[in-house]
Amino acid sequence: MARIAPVNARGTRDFLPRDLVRRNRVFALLRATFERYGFEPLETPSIENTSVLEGKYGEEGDRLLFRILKRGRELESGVRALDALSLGERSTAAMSRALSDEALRYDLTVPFARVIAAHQNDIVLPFRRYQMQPVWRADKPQRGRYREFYQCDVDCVGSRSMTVDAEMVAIHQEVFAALGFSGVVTRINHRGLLAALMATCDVPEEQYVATLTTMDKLDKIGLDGVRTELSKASLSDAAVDRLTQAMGLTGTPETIIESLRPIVGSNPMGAQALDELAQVFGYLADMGVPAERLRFDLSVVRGLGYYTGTIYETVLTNSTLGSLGGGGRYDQLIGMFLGRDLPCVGISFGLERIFDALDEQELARDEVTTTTQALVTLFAAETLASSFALATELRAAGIRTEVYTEPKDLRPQLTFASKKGIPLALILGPDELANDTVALRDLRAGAQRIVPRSETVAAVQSLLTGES
RNA sequence: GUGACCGUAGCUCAGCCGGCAGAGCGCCAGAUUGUGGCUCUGGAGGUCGCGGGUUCAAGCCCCGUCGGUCACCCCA
Repeated sequence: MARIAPVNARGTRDFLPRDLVRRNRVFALLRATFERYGFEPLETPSIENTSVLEGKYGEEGDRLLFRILKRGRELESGVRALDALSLGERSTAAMSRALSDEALRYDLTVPFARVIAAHQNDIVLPFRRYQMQPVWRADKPQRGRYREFYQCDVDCVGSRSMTVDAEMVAIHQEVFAALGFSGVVTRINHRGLLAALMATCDVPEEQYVATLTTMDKLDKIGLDGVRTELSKASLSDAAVDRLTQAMGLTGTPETIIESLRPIVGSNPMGAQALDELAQVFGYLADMGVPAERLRFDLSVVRGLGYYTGTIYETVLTNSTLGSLGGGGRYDQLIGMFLGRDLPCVGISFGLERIFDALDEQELARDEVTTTTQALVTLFAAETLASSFALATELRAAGIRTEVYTEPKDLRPQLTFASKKGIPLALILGPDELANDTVALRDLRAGAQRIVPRSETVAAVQSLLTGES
């Protein structure tokens, strides 16, 4: 029989136990933090109707949707409808629509918006939720970019108050500190401020996107690079001067905000953005977030999607990995499902990049690679019952215990424990049984001692203290 | 979507001008019949991604194809 190549679908990964032990630890830390702030869990289906997803992520996003093929009679009629089209009418989009009416979710924000609109009567506003689930994108895989990956979103719907915006940044900071990162800085900006800056610098509307994209490159190409690139675009010298002058402002957020007032303060949107930013920085100070962890940064742009207000991006200053997460305020997305706008603010955690960063910063080194804490050895058929009894006692005490599968020499049993990373082995043979003892071996330290059978559980517990 | 590079043992890779398929790690066994890791000794393991072409001869050259990596775009 021909062997089937055991390869993953492109851009997907298997998570072996040693990977998952680590991932679950991070997931648990995130959940605990979110719930400590009063955010509640939410899950939505993997599959959505394409009408929910299409048009929300731009043309690129529509192209990257994983579409589910229609089945049976629906597929047949879809094919017939396609046959009826002329060759010129058979665009990729038209074919996709004819043959598919469902797709895998592309992110967590749009399904969240659908849920808010669908369950208005069951949701108390302001509503805080968190969501950690995989999403799918038919992208070309790259380092740190997969076609199936987990997203982790934290959002609050129903409040315009900047206290919520500040809370989002505080949660970001708290999670990254708890994970052990140092040098974590959240860069904060405002979409309204950017729009006002464009307007007051006389940037033509068709140049907004290109100008913002250039500004976004500040940390890559520097202020001079931005100036050069802006000059090449069809912007007036005065516009380039004012933009780079604004971007070059340094100092505390408060002083930068005051320096910007003369530039954009005459624009109502700009004035409001500056007020909101001042509030966010003020609340963050009240919440006890250290000022050196925060930066007002005009070069934060965050894609060009649905953000309408504050935007944030959290980075590791001592790494080239880039952003570990980000978010912002988006007040118009839910309106697409609800018919009226509801204010929203949210952040996401770039989980896959966080795991890369944990590796890079070597913050996950000596972690255990198995959930099992103790192996009970099996000596012979006659001692089997004693081994089972010991394991039952250990499990009753909450110790994650496995019994070796069959009586065998001690060597393979210890090799097994060592390879798996099980920290403790309990050896129970005729000698121990005769003396009513257990040989308790700590494989991490290479130490072994004989303990009385009655004190075994306590001895194991004391060797395991400090572990979770 | 655009461009560059790479596919050789389970993994990471070497293989010169075309001339017998290699190393390290891992794996298995023994040294060690009640003790993992360290050390030593030995062993197993290959359709050189796949298909075609050139040649007396192809891992190496040519064409195609599939897969992977990286950069750009976009994004998490």
